[in-house]
Amino acid sequence: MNDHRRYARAIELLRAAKLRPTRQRMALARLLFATGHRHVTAETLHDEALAAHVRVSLATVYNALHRFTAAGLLREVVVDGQRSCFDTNTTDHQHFFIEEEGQLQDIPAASVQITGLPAPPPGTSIRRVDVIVRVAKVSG
Amino acid sequence: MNDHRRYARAIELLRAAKLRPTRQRMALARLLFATGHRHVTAETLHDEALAAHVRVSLATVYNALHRFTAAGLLREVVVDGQRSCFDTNTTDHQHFFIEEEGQLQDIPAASVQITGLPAPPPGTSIRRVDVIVRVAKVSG
DNA sequence: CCAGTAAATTAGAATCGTTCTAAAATATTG
DNA sequence: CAATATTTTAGAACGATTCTAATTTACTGG
Repeated sequence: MNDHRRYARAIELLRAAKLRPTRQRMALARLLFATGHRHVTAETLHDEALAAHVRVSLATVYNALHRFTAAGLLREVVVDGQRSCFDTNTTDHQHFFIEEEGQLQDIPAASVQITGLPAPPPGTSIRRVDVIVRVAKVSG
Repeated sequence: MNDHRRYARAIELLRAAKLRPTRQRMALARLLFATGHRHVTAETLHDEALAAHVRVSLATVYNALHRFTAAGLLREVVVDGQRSCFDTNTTDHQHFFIEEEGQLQDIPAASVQITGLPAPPPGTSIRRVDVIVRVAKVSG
């Protein structure tokens, strides 16, 4: 994808999400959506932006991540109590979590089957089923 | 269960976990393990202790929760990025998470079947599969 | 039972990710 | 272009958690 296409794509994403295409959002959208699916935290994305010479504050990165998530462009993945992780893959899928590295890896939804879930508590309905497969490195 | 039995049980748990049975740990163990399974945060447990006139600092509650978890008496459940939740049910099971209330509810492991998990990433092995069924209240 | 020691508790400070605030900058609309 | 609404920002504030260093408590061997 060339620069022009990337630019057009970012504009389009933001417009569709009813978000003003500001310089900062454009740059973040391009970092997030230019290549294949990604997992980022506010801090990794902020660092990336700075490395790419995009002047943007951490507060704006948080802002953008939340707006993008609300607009359905991102999905938040909860893996540990410390930092929030955002996934550009918003389709139904699950995750491996490599504990030592704090790294996420997608598991296609197609492969995993969850059966036998009991009915949700009275007065509630299921919004999402999150599966985190926690893995640890083995020696050898 | 009467007081004496509870006391004996708490001592036993702590001894088995190679933790000195201090006044604070005894009190916390009794709060945690006296009745059926529970979900607590450091703060809810601290509040409970104070309400029961147990003088214990928040730092000690954090300490105890982590020691108990390391000893296998508790299991940590990650549901949101904000607070850590600890579950006295350490057997294989899953959770409903009621978003509005931040409340957890156990799902017996027996009912849920997860099939079709791909092999873990090279060099890793599966430590645990966490399933969080996120539910939201419905009107009516 | 006591002295010596190792471990645990504590208040308060420090830390870390995240959110808030209020002012300045930018985008949109007419 | 002016008027308005939205966004960005630095820095302060926040809340959960961890750390620090001093005090207290539990254990061990005599």
